[in-house]
Amino acid sequence: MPRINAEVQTPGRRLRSEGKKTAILDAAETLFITEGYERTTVDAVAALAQVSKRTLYNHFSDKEIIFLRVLSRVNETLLSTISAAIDEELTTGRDLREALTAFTHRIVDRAFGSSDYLTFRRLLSQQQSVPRPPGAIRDRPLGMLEQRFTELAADGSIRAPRPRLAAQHFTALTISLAQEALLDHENEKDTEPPDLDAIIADGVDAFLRAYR
Amino acid sequence: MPRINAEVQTPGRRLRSEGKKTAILDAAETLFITEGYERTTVDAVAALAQVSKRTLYNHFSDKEIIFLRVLSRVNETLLSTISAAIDEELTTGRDLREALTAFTHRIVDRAFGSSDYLTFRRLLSQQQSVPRPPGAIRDRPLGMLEQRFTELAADGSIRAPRPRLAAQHFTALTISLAQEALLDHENEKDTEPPDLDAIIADGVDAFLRAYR
DNA sequence: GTAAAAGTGCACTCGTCAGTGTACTTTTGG
DNA sequence: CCAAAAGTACACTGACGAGTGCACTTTTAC
Repeated sequence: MPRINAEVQTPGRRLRSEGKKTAILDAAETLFITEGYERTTVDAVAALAQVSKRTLYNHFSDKEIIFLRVLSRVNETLLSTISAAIDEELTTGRDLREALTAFTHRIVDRAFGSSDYLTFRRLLSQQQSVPRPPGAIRDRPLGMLEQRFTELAADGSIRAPRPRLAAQHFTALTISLAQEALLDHENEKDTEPPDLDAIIADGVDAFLRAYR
Repeated sequence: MPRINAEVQTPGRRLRSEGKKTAILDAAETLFITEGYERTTVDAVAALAQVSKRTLYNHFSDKEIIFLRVLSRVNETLLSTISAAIDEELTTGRDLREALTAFTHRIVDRAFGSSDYLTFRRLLSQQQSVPRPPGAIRDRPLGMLEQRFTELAADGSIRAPRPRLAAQHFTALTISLAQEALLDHENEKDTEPPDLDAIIADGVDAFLRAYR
């Protein structure tokens, strides 16, 4: 009798091992974000991942390596989130205001505690003296948006002689402000949660006034 | 013979002591910014301040207390910087574009390594679990700007039915973007330094298009 | 000149945390 | 069933850093 889907019961050595590995990275991500790099102990990561400390060190040589891995993982998902949002929401032919609003929401919304973008900024802003991943990271999302803005400018939807600048201004008016509001809320508890809808709508509005 | 200006030679007990105190805070500020809170050792602060560790602990009970003191000092100078910039640059009667540009420069420019605003954001973003100073800090500068924008709206210089929103958007388009550029430059060395003039001019430009 | 205030040097305690060594158990593949 | 891979429990080392105790020197005030 052939075992077609054996992993359901027994994951297999490889899969099992890989599972622990990502569990460790997940736990580390959580703790790095809530506690910061320095305050996160390796023991705590192991405990949260439900893995022995020794296993952790069998997978990763270093605390620092774990940090870098988390960073690059987050970066990847961030990039694909943005890329998908651009492709699927910022389509030509759609009403511009609607498209921009939907796009921004898609990036900001999941920020109920796990926004990739937010996460990424935080992680980056923490570790100052640790070797950073390759580079030009912060640049990529902007570049992607710039490209789409170039197309929008070409077909006359917006007036943007310098599409990169337009992309920067758009981000500043919408995504950045929304994130700032979320951060402030987190830091200063017992204030009412920010009205993301309003922030985004206002930002899109101002952008359209400036770039149309 | 009366000693009119005795402090020149002998500072006096009080002044001498106060001098050490601020030396300590200065050193701490430098290190907290460059190294982060956790990575900054009390010994390093004492060494940089040219003060014995014991003296440091005679002035401040705690490492944490030092952090809070630094924070509130930075906050105060930040507030007065902004307040002065508003009063002296954002005067009515002046050409609006010129006024806004000068105002922004005044806040951003000294960022050659000691921008108060930047400093403050950084310090705040670091310590997540440490007791924070009173509150509504981030709110104050905005409030001051909002007030002036209300006046500008009243005399027809700008069209801003919601002055606070205008202030937020202005900050996002100018100050925030400039700071972001400075931060990126610092993190990612060997890139050319950002052209703050251009960033600010473009930001003011977009703002005027949206709010005029 | 002198006493007290301010500062110094240094050794020491105590806790924490990264990373290791090892003997042991569990899981998996064939 | 068995051998090897993967994981565990736990004790341990070594470093480092916050904060203290104390005997001592310097500075200031009068």
